[in-house]
Amino acid sequence: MNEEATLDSRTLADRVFEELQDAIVTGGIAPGTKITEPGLAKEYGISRGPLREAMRRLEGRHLVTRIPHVGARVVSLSLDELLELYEVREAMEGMACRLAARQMPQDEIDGLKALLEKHENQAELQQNLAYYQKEGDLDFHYRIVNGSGNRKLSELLCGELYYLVRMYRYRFSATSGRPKRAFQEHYRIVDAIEQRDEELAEMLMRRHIRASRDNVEQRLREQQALSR
Amino acid sequence: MNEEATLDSRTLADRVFEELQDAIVTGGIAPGTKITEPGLAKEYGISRGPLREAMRRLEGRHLVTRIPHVGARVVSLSLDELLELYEVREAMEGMACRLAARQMPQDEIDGLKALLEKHENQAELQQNLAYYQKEGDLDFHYRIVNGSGNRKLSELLCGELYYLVRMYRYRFSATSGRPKRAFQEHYRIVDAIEQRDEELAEMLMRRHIRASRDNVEQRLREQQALSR
DNA sequence: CCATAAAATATTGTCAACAATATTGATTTG
DNA sequence: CAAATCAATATTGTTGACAATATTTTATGG
Repeated sequence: MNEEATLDSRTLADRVFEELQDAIVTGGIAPGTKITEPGLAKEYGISRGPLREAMRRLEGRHLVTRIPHVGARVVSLSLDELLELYEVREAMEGMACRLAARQMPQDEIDGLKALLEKHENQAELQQNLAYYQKEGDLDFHYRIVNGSGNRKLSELLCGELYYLVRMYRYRFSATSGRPKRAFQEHYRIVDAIEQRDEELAEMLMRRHIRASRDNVEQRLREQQALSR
Repeated sequence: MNEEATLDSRTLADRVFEELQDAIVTGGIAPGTKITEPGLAKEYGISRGPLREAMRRLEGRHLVTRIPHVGARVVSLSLDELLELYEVREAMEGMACRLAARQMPQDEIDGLKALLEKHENQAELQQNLAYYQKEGDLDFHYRIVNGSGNRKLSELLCGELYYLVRMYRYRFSATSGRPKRAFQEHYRIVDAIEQRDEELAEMLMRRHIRASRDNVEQRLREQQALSR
């Protein structure tokens, strides 16, 4: 066997890209941190070439902002930007939900229902455990987006926005504070999809995300008020 | 003066990135073309380093698709993918229009109205000149998106999707075939924004884009039928 | 002591060479 | 003659060195 798990067929840039992405999303590297090419290259034991590539790709996913000739830092969303993100999600996931109601295969809908039941049981046992809950919540949203059958939509949501969503979920637990209601909303959404009611499905998803947004806004404005 | 326009403070990668992007969007490089690093580097007179960076950024904007160790080619949307793009636009621009109705400053709204009048006069003189018309159409959409005040929305639409939209506008003239109706729709949208009627503004924008989508679909399915 | 200017340092931008991998074409064999 | 294998070629992946630019530190003058 190999001494390390290094018999990846992937390219160096690929690996470091994913490692960096994970570090950023999970908070290993704090938002706003200035990152430098020689520094990271040394840390990951590779040369600057592949590392630059990884950074440019992170830039493409809006996880890193860069200024020419100056440097790069890990993205740091203001409260306003976080709320803007919710508005984008409301629009896109609303559409995704409409499309899912139109054409999501029945077996995938069944899978969704099974997922919800599983989550509910978990939640009853260990009440309000933020981590699992939010991971579960995101899993739910992933499935609906992919169920839309619209590849562009999936690309944008799953390939770009959700990384930011996950990133800020680690700091502010989003749906926490309203777990039962969130479950209820999920059930109603799946029901609308199964009934093939596009209009209702879109409306419920938009409301669901807006409620989550409002929840975050309220909590964070409180925090801001306290820290003043 | 300088013999060439080369006293750019921008970086080589920046310049080549924009040149390549322009070439792809305007059709100078056909969709599906295989592009190679040594080839392009020679063509643009730079080394492979900056060129790679430019290519990775184009990949981030979904204008180039790449397979590790194999190569890259210019993106080529199928009809279905083009239609999916319209669905994404419907969702996002619908939201943008709602937000614009909520908070777009009056002077920007006045600017929009002036733009529409200018376009209408142009259109009356030189009827159905596809190019100006579609450029104008996109200008209209740009302004509303930016008027939404949502930076994330602007980033995604103006910084990613619109390049693809422009790219396919060169081949299939989108709103052509229904110029008068499109104008009318534009006017109604601006009116709804000015009246601060969020609901109506979103609805009209969504209809507008859906109509455009249906128009493209009909025309292209005809073409497909002919070429069979 | 503070502000400004100049030197030193660090970081990004660019290049050319080498290694690893994939594609292409030639050769051999059934 | 066709298919499969192997060699030749081209392309991508990676590295280290050098150049250009920004940042920091130090020195100097008010």
